[in-house]
Amino acid sequence: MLFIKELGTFAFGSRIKNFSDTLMRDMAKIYKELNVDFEPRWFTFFQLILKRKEISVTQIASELNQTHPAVVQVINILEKKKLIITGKDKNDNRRRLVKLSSRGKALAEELSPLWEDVDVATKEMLNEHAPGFLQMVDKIEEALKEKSIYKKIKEKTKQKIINNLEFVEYEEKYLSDFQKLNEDWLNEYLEITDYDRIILSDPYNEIIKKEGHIFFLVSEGKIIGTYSLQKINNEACELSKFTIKKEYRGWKIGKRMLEHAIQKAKELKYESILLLTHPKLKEATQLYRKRGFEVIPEHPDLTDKTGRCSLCMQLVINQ
Amino acid sequence: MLFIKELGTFAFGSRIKNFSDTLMRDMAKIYKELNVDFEPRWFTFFQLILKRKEISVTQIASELNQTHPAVVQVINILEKKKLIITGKDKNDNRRRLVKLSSRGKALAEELSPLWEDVDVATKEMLNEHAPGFLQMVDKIEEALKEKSIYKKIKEKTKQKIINNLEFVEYEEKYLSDFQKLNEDWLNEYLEITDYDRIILSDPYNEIIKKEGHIFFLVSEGKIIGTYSLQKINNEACELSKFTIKKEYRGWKIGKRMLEHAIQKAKELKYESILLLTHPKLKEATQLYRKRGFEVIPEHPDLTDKTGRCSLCMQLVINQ
DNA sequence: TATATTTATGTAAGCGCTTACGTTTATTAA
DNA sequence: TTAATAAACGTAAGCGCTTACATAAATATA
Repeated sequence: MLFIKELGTFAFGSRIKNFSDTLMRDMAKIYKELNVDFEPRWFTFFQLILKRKEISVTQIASELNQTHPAVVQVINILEKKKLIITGKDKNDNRRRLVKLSSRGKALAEELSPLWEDVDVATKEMLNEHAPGFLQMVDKIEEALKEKSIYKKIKEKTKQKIINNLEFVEYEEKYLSDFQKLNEDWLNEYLEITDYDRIILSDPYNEIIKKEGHIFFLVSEGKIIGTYSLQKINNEACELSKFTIKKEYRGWKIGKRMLEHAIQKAKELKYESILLLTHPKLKEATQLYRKRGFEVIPEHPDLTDKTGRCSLCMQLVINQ
Repeated sequence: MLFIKELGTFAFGSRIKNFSDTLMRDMAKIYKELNVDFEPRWFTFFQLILKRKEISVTQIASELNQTHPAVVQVINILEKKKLIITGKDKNDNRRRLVKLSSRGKALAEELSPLWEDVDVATKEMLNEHAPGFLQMVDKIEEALKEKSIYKKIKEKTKQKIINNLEFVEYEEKYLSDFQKLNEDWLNEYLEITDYDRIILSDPYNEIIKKEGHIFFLVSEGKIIGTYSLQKINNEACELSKFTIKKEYRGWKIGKRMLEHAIQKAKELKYESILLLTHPKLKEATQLYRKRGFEVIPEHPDLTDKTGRCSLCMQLVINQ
């Protein structure tokens, strides 16, 4: 047995693709053999236009479940071959209406017995070897519309990642991850300042050596997010560099990371956590507020060295 | 309901193609979303190479039911990405052996849980909505291997044509058909001579006006073949311009046409039919011989004006 | 009424496959 | 052993689709 058949559901897409390629080639062969200047893919177009008399490009695309450029390409060919006539819709100048030319109608007439034969042959074959096959295809498509394999996998992957979250402390090997995470986040929302560059280029000396901590949230070997706690004074620390990779957002992971930060601050015997944020960052600010952080006007020991954050928040820790 | 679904078996190929396109796009999305540098179509290659350790290009092509250029293209990409290693087979210098590199193996390892998930998700979906679907695909493929739609249609078309054969006499509107048929046939086997050109350019004056006849075999509006009977003298006529369109050969149509010619000669009160042929034209000569034509050394009233035919045959008609 | 958004279409570039053809090496026949 | 044939692979061009982007007209919104 061919290996591609052995694979079964394991390579479902490839298998079906292979199958469809064979079918389409078979069809092309028929027209070629009969010396008819007709491509298999024109067939659905002809049938649709025959039924609708006059139809626009995007209508064709949606009825045939194709993209509109694909439709444009086909109708341009058919127009060149004078099988269809196209023109603007008088009521809507954007729309291009397509109808069969007399030549197109004649060709459809000529080919219709052949099409009938193909239909009968296909029906016979399916009835004999695979009754109900097309209904199954319909059902699969409906099921995939409800929830595609892609969505299922995404959910599964999400669950796996969430179930395997771990925190690790900074090590030299994470330097580039730390930089990338923060650069991506800054590029997304704000400008990177010189102060950012200093911290990011040497987090070890700028944070760790100054009695600070950097943590990474990892899962299944993948870095998910990071944050740092920097010492302000014996009573307070600053939470910063708090970011989660874009593709993992909306999974309530920020909450987990914030909880971990608070726990760490407790362990480190701080009495309060301060942070600087920007009102623009609504999700983050919301997250902090929900967990009890409160906006405070300013703090003597916490100056915004980047000159962009306009919001200082504080959480008092009750040990 | 989408029109393409309404069409059902009428557009079976297109329907399945559409389905497979959707599936493949769905797969591509998974890898893209997960930020993995992996294309869906590589999957079957990876699985096959994993299983076989070392395998050649055409072996891959045959196991995956693909053409070898398609395989070459994929493995060139995979080699560029250092996921596979290829090299010549020491025992057969034509063959290019493919195996996974350590990097390729690592990637396969990394992706295998994802692949498992896809497999499970697909199995679940199929079990729920379309149990036995892949077995049906197998059966359809087997059935089509035995006798493809193409072959079925070809047979049907053949039968239709054979059942509707008719003979019509020459009319002006058939001039170009007459010319085309004969030119095609001559180009296929022999050189076109000046004498041919004279006859073909004006068959009306060259044949009909000289008490000759031209017949066409037509079916369903299509010209299938032609022949002419030219008067040699009161007792004998010459059968010539006997040809059948390439795509209709091998259908025993020549026999029908020859029979018709003999019948016509009888009706015209000839006592013998002569013809000039060439030993190169085996099928034709065989046909004539079977029907009773016999090679004769020469005939005083029938000279070969083209200077190429070296075989004169004769059938004596018993009225 | 001016502006923003949506809709309909077109264009370009690219991907994955095909067919057609060419080259090299192996195998078979003479 | 030589010559013809077959097999393995490569390359080029083309087709049918995609995504990404652009443009213009219609519609919604302020």
